[in-house]
Amino acid sequence: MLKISKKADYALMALQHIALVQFGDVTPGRVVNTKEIAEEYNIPLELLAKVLQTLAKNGLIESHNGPKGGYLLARSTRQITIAQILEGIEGPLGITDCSHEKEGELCLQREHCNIRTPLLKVQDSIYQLLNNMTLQDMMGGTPLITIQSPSAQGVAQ
Amino acid sequence: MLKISKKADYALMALQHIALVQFGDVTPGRVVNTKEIAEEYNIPLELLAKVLQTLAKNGLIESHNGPKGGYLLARSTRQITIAQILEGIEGPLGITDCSHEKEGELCLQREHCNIRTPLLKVQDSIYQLLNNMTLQDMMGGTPLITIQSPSAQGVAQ
DNA sequence: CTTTAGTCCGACCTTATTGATCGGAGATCA
DNA sequence: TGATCTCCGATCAATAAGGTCGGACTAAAG
Ligand code: FES
Ligand code: FES
Repeated sequence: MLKISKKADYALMALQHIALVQFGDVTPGRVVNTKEIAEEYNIPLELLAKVLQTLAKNGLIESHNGPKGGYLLARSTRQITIAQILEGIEGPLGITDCSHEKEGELCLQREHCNIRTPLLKVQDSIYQLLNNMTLQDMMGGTPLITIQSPSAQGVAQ
Repeated sequence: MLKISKKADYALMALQHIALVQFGDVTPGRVVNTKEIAEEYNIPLELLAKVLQTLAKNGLIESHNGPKGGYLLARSTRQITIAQILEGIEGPLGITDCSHEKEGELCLQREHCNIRTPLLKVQDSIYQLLNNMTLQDMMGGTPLITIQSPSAQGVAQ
């Protein structure tokens, strides 16, 4: 449950790889093309291409056309959060089916729904978690995260 | 993204309803049948039945057969966590596709995967969040949850 | 200026998952 | 004994995800 899609997975891998090349010691500033990433991580080329296009459209990376073209990060690794990446690929975070109800369509359960409010709080917590973690963190900076829940009881920690 | 299924939604609603009846002031201890819940919340009867069956199989509720039958909570509302409910319906929490890799099948990306470790930490955080929240909490006790992330920056620590 | 390798982009198909349904077996109470 | 209710497996339909294809465009090299 609560699985993120493979596309999102690929996006995370690709971004980290680009960051690694771009800010690494070996060839800093080099553009990275789709093929390179696809082969390195065994990702279907065409699919990865589409993922990268989406990321570019969302302003997370810059695309450079033509031969010797490829992608570059649009911002520093500290300014790209996991939430931004995931939302760019999979759309806005919505833990329940009716988190983002559009005008007109109303959840059948809404009238007597007793779980909407608490679930939205859970959703918000998860969002904070993802939005407080940057690409930089994921690359080995300080990937340590803890949670405190005042509503916890019965579960001794 | 990160959506939980409707079945899980229904499960949460149903459990809260049962708890409300069972521990409420009006008719404490009364068993609740599927039809009652389905009508109250506009849930397809057959589907809800299956959800409740699954919950019963997982030991979260007790089923009473025959006429005047129905369901009762197996434990107190403080001893049932959201994680238990969700996992009972949707299977174990797995944020990535390869979180629970079985023997033999190996993720193609595993070899050079650079995101596995940090993602598992995220997953663990979410699990804690869900496992620290009980049915009691969701029913209006103290639905307040906060998160602290030491890896956060730009956000006051 | 022309060629050419490469990216860009949208449409398309296929498969997996979820949501929902059906029909009968077994249990309980009047 | 008969009516009512839960239990359980199998099954179908809708939706979303994973993956593919072909053409348009762009920039570097000759
Ligand atoms: S499930 Fe839609 S409002 Fe609660
Ligand atoms: S995606 Fe499978 S190990 Fe990282």
